[in-house]
Amino acid sequence: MLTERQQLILGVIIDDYIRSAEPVGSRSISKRGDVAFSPATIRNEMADLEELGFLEQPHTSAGRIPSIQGYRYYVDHLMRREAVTKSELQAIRSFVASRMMEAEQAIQQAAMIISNLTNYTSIVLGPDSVNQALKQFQLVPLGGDKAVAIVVTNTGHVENRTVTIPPDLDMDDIEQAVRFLNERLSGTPLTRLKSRLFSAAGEEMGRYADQCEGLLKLIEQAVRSEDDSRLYLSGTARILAQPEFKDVDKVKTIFGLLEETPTLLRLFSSLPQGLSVRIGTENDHAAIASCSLITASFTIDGEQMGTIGILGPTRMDYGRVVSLLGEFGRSLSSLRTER
Amino acid sequence: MLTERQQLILGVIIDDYIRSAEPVGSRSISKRGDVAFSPATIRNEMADLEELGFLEQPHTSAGRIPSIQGYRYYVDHLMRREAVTKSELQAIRSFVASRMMEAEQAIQQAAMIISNLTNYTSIVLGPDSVNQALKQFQLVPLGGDKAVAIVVTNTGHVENRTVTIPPDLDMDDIEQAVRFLNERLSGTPLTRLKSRLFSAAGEEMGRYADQCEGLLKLIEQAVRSEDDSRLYLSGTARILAQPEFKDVDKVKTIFGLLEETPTLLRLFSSLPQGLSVRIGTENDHAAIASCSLITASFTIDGEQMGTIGILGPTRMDYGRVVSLLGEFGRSLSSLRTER
DNA sequence: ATTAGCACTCCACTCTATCGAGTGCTAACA
DNA sequence: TGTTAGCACTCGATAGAGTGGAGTGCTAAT
Repeated sequence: MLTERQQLILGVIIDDYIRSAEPVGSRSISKRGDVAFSPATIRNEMADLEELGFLEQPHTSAGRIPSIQGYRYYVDHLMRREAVTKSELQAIRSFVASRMMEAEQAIQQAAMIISNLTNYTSIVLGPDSVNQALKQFQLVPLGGDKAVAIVVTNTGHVENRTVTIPPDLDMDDIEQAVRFLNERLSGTPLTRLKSRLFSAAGEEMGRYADQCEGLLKLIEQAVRSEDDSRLYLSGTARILAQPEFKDVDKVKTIFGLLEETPTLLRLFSSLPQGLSVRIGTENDHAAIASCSLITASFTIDGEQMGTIGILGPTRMDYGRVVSLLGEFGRSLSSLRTER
Repeated sequence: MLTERQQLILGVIIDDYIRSAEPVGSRSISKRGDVAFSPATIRNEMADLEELGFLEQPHTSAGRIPSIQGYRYYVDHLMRREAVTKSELQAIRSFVASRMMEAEQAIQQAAMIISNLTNYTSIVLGPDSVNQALKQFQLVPLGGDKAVAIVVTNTGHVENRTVTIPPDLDMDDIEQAVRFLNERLSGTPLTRLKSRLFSAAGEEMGRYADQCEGLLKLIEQAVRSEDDSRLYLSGTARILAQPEFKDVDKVKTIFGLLEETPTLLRLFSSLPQGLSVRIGTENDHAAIASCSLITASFTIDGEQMGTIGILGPTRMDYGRVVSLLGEFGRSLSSLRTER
């Protein structure tokens, strides 16, 4: 357990480091108004905090920087959620009020605004397909043997894919089959779609067997692409403004990760609901071992609407980002309930 | 006009510089088998080429590097289109053969593969909306006052947007109006949609006036978002592998540009049809003054299907990229005509 | 328990010297 | 006359030495 004074000093060091990105020395702390101890006393405490694993020393005669464990303690116990400033609040409010937006768009926009306000990169994950159900399936012929298969889910998510219609399928039959499928399968969770499709098709095998066989493949194709398109990045260039990423090699690995959609999805899927702060190596991925990922998943009326992730250096302004995410959560849900 | 020997030397210098990213000296050229002149002779020629504006000297005692004008001459006259290697050809062929894909997807995939093969960033621009016509418009109710407006174009492009249905509209009426609009407006170019919509609605003003008023707005909304979603990037991280972008500041401006969708669209819109090579400052944008942009727009059966742009340093492997783009053009059109 | 004092450490920076690749020029050569 | 060898010169890149300063750890005094 840390003493009161240790907590104070640890907090001050981390606050300072977050601001300056420079190792913090005992003298500069002592000079501040809020810590009324001499540098020597602070040095002693710092040595203790280092031994306990909360601080690190880049080299013998440098100041201290927080360790992962230090940040963790800070986030869990010390962090003050910075008050959202008026101008920030205004940016948020005006965005919410600006126009009708549906969940997914709103969350993308929100991520962009937070990225703007904080100078960190944001990653948006759309609603989880597990929780989505088929609302409607449509097939729009394009002429020739091509058609667009469109899948609409109950959350308003739309997936589409151009497909080739097997030449042995008659257009009228297909239309009928589409109608049949919509009647039977509307409301089916996407994950169960495939199995349900088979059983429903089985029932009327006599008439629709052929078409359903083909259609099934089309639907499958349309739904399959779903995973990739749930991800949106914004403000990726901002990460370059951080002094810790002056080195191109570091940046390269991070950008490499940001392009690997499947890896990102995996990373996000391991996150808990609600607010989560993953610091440095707490993220199970080497490329962002020097980054922190703050995520917040938003649910409106019980339905999961998406997750916003903010990616920055471990030295990121946790209090600020957490406050902003909280404010957005409030704004978004008020947006919904007031209608 | 350049002499034969000057052309030879210029070509060799550029080839060498593209490979090594280091200023090329007279001695190293002389050592190569294909230039049988002494360093002194080559130095004389190099001095001439510099005076003519084809070469530059970073500083007095360094070798020469190509100028923009030098690259331009190289691309226009000297460049050998590198033969596409077997493994590359295989990558292309297997991609084309792998499965049915529609134009837009195919072009995205192609861009990704070229980005992989060349280590440059690729930018894909989907088909121009000017050339697209409305195929079908649909409105899928989601429950509550929400619905998804879906616009399908004749090229198979799908745009969708969640919209709020004004409470004074009856669902049945809307359905009827949608049907009416589809009958009347199918085939209308997107650019004319708005005016045509008005005139068509006017005809039956008596019955549909109210709904059309509302629907008009919905369609407009759905189509308006169109521009942004035509752009796809891939391999953005690869640009970091180039030695000329070791400096984070340079990278920052480029990445900033890549995030500015409108600017990119403007950049692309000023390009001619077919193959285009823009070298350095030939691009009208300061952020990529040290980059070259090679673009190729693909038309299949007379319809514009999209544009692939490859962004790399001015010292990029023009021959290779041009060959690959050419090969893709062939593969893509064979894909279409053989059906 | 806290603090002042002091020797010590080590990075960051500057300055200097050196090395070498490459040039331009001149004179010799075919 | 075009080509080449030779040579002095330039200038960036690199390494090493020196210096300043921020910060520490320890000890002794308060």
